[in-house]
Amino acid sequence: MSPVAAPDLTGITRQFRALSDENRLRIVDLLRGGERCVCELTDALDLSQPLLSFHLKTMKDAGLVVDRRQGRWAYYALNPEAFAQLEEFVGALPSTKLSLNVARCCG
Amino acid sequence: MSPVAAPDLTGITRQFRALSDENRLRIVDLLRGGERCVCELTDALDLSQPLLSFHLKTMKDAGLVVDRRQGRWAYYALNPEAFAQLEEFVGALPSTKLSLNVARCCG
DNA sequence: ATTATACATCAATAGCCATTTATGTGTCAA
DNA sequence: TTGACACATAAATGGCTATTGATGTATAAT
Repeated sequence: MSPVAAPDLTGITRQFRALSDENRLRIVDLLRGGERCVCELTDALDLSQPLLSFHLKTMKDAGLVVDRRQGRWAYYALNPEAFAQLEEFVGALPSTKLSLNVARCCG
Repeated sequence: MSPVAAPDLTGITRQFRALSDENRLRIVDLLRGGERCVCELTDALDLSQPLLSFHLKTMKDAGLVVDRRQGRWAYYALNPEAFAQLEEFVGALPSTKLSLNVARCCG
């Protein structure tokens, strides 16, 4: 039985890294309701504009969000596929009741 | 409607950070089958012993794993509660079909 | 054309993190 | 008690990362 996420550990690593910052988790929470304009995020998060732009780029590079330009505004939204992949990774745990949970080495 | 994970963004940030390393993701994969001795992990992962110990400590400090000492061996296992919390965070996404997914600012 | 707006990018810096090498601590065997 | 074993910790280092301030770019309004 092969590990669940073996095929793309590198990509998942980058996605977890993109989530390893409290400001970016707050961005995720704001985007749960759907697509948001950067100006909305600027108002909601007390971040400087360049810093917010940096965090959004970080999340975009990791594939966590997608962006859309319209006029002079930019809209960001969560990428459901990425989150589904992460959900699969963190969700694939054994039942704690199974006997194979007890190590049998070094006995 | 408040954000899903607002109550503990700091803890979740630390857990995601602990997962933002490929070596540690491989450790998670190895622990999916249940508790493992450090010596087993040493054999399976091509890491030096101090480096593996560092990664295990990082995950333990984040609450992702628990450890148990027996004689001169140490056993590590995933902490299901932590992973359940992370699963809730990455899983709480809106359906992409809902109309509220379209930003209505800056229109 | 000029100016303001919305956002991205650049340059610089300070702090953190992964890795290595060396050393320490506790446990078991002889 | 001496030595080997399993694991943790300390110290040092190089690379990455978050943040700031300044500048660039495209769009829209006047």
